Amino acid sequence: MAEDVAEDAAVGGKPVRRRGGELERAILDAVWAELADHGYDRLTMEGVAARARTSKPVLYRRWPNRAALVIAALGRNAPDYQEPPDTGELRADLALFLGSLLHRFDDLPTDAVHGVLVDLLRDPELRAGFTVGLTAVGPVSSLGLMMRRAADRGEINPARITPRTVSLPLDLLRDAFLVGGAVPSDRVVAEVLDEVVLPLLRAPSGN
Amino acid sequence: MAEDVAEDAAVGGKPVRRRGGELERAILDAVWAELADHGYDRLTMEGVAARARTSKPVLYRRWPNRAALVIAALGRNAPDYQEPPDTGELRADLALFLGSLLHRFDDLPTDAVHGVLVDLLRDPELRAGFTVGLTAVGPVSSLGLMMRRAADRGEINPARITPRTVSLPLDLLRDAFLVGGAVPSDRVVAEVLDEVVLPLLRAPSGN
DNA sequence: GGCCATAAGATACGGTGCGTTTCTTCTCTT
DNA sequence: AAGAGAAGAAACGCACCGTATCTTATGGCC
Repeated sequence: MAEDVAEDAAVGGKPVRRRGGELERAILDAVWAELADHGYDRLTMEGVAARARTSKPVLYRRWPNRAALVIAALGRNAPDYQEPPDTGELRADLALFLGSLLHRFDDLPTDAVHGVLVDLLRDPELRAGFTVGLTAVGPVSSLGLMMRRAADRGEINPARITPRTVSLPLDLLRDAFLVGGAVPSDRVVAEVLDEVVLPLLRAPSGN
Repeated sequence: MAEDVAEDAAVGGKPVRRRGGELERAILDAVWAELADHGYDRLTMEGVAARARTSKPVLYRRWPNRAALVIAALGRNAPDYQEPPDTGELRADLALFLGSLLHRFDDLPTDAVHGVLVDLLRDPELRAGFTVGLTAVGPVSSLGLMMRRAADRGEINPARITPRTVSLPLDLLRDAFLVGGAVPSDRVVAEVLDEVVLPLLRAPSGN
């Protein structure tokens, strides 16, 4: 909307020089705003610096490159770890969990999130960190928990719970996002659950 | 190895000016070689032009940008459409088919293929073309055929064959490739088949 | 067999954005 | 009050993109 937005300091005021945390917050806010305005591929270090009313060296003193900067911004604004729901029914648990996962970035333009994810994939290092983040304390562990509870209730076949099947919903939705270019709709989530994940988890062993 | 390779013309000879098909072939060969030497992200138009002993305008007269150029090179060297195997057993069919699909680019550095795919995903237009190419005459239709044959033989539950489950093997392997950064190993293929695809396809209805 | 449209080849350019360097100026600490 | 340390400003070199301009060779055509 506005061509140029004064973040907080009075425009005519003295050049108040921010430092440390305050400055860092302003920068990450600027990243977020640039992401929203121009999308990821057209986000430039220059643009971020300008919007945050600072300069490029300040950015490079903190983050080694564009990707790291954007990841920091995403991480800051991403909702905290989410307690996996426990409705007593696996399908509802999964639908709730995956739905809220996908709606996390609803207030950000699709292409921004898509661009960041794609760029994550480009860099081997970031790619690795990404996988670890997902599986260690991230969504994958929650999925495993929900499935194990369902198995305890007798809803699904415990033998079907393997690392691969645990991450399966996420794998499929991520793929759909990457290839489709848009956050998967609730319809897609339902399809993944009803046509793939749940039938598989319910399938008897030795088949 | 060699810093600079004379493609075919004698080095000391007259400046033989190639045209049309011959030139185009030389260029795509150069792309292939640059891909092998430097990988995708460090492939430059300048580099290709130099290696092909031509100039950038010649490239831009034929392809609008780097991605299109590389795609052309990949398409040229990619094996032709592959008849889906028919061994009489679904698992063998799928393993054969997916295996040869994944081994197509074995002679090319992993990161080159990965980079191209990632770049395909960045551009909405290329992304769309990619999906269409896969599903129309590509691997997905072959997968469907193999599954239908298996259903006819009574190997799997015909009701489990849906667009989503047909593309499932490909979706999972593509995701593994994108996230893992390397062409999925035969072990991964086997895991996908034995832990996900086949159990799902065999699962009885109304479960 | 000589003309000429066509495309190749060479070169240079403007543009963009990266990541860095240098230097000045402020502000917090002690 | 002094000085360390970071912010801020400006400019740089670099790489590469995609384009424009111009010359030169080639092959088709009459």
